[in-house]
Amino acid sequence: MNHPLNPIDAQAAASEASLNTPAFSPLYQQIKGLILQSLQAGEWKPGEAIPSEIELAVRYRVSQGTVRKAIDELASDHLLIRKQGKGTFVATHAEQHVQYRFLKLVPDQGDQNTEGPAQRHIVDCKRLRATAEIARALALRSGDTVLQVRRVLSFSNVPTILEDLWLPGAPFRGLTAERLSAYHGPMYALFETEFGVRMVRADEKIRAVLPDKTQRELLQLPAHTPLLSVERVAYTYKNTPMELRRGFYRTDTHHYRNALN
Amino acid sequence: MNHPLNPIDAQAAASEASLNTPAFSPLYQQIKGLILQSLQAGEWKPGEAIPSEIELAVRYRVSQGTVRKAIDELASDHLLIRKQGKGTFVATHAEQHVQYRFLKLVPDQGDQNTEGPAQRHIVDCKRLRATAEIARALALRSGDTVLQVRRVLSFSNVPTILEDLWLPGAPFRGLTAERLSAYHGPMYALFETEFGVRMVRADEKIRAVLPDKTQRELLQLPAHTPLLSVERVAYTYKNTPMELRRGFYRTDTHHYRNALN
DNA sequence: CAGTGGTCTAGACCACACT
DNA sequence: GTGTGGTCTAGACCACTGC
Repeated sequence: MNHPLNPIDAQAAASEASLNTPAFSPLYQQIKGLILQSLQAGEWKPGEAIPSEIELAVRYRVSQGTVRKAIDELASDHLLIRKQGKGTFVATHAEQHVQYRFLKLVPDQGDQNTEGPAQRHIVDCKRLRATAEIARALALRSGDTVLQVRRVLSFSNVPTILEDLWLPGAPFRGLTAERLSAYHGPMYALFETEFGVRMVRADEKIRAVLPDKTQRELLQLPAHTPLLSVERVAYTYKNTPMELRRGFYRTDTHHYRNALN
Repeated sequence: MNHPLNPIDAQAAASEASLNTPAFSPLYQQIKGLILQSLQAGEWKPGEAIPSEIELAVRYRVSQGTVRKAIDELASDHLLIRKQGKGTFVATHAEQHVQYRFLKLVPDQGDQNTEGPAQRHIVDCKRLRATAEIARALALRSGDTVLQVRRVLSFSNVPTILEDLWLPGAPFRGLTAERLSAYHGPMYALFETEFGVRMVRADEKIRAVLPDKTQRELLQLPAHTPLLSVERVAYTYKNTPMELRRGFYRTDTHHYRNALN
């Protein structure tokens, strides 16, 4: 019932603070910000229910409609999930039917359900110093410790995806090849439960490339097979980059599906 | 002021029609459907303003809030564009700052503004009979007339994109290489103004491929340069497929950018 | 049944664009 | 000032879930 900030006061403060730019922000945006803070602080964990709209309305001293609009936006950002009659829940990469939300590679025939789960194989997992390039992507300093993982995903025992990924060392202290191998389920679900890091959105840059010898061997490819190169930066709350990932996808049996709206 | 259907009656009819499935659809969804019909019928043309929320509320005999929610959804589908203080407008591919909404290829350095507009070159444009594959994609019958266009897009005079595209013959009667070459602006804008076809959404399948000899020559590529193959089906209102397009993108200086939410 | 989110309304007021 | 979309409220009622 205690709330750190009366949104009305917040609005007044914001108005005073900046005189040139009006900096007007509607109440529901401020409420959205407060809910986001609570999510980031881990007040409600992935998979849990947040308080009901009415409770939140009382807590923030606004109408239910205003809370509703704030939650609507968070839900369309995929940070919350509304379930009629049950409540509003913190989104999670685990145990939903929206698993592998960020993986857009699908088989040419059938769909992901037809195909079944991927076989994962960790090729390598070690700590090292960030190169300038990796430091830039992860907003670290050159030389900071990063965790580097290389793995192969197979479908129906056909190696299909080779991934190299880099994680900042500090938040992922204690992550090892063993723990990665032991965990069944999406890697991003492991990040949530074991390290409290929830990936919220990502940007990808896609190119067509020819694999080098090592890559060709790991994917057991014939020569001259082009691959899709997918470079992803994944972000947690507050636009903090938390993962750099370079995927190499076989696209003779699969394709990268994208919906343009 | 005349409206063809009272939404209350529509709801009653819907409830009667199907007894097994409740088929409950909220009022604002029905209003959304009615507005969509008007858009499809061309009652309001791309770029024009639609009636104000209050006018529509009177016309459909609902509250302004209900119209508002209908328009909200259409706006987030990019079918309408709201402009505070001015009105609500039918979205268009022409003359917006959201031009080339469906083109996700961007230069590795700088952005699209840095790069300037593409140079277009129509290589070929002819009418022929639809193959089974093309007929399937465009929901036509095999043998129906389709228009086939091949063009090259260059940036800074470097050929970067080779596109083959197929259009159903009937809606695009009268489209020629000359008219394509003469028109300055996005192709989808020409489709709107000249043929009344507005592309609303699209699906893309992306692969890495090696170009054949013809493609290599048209793009002036060295041997063994892999390309991004982008197969797009674009839809107009009511999910009607209206274009099949196969693009081949150079990705040594550009990349396909995708945001995952 | 109570509790949750979902819909709909009516009215007041604010921010913005044009004239 | 007038008209547009944008915000906020309060209250009524509906649909869904689970006890």
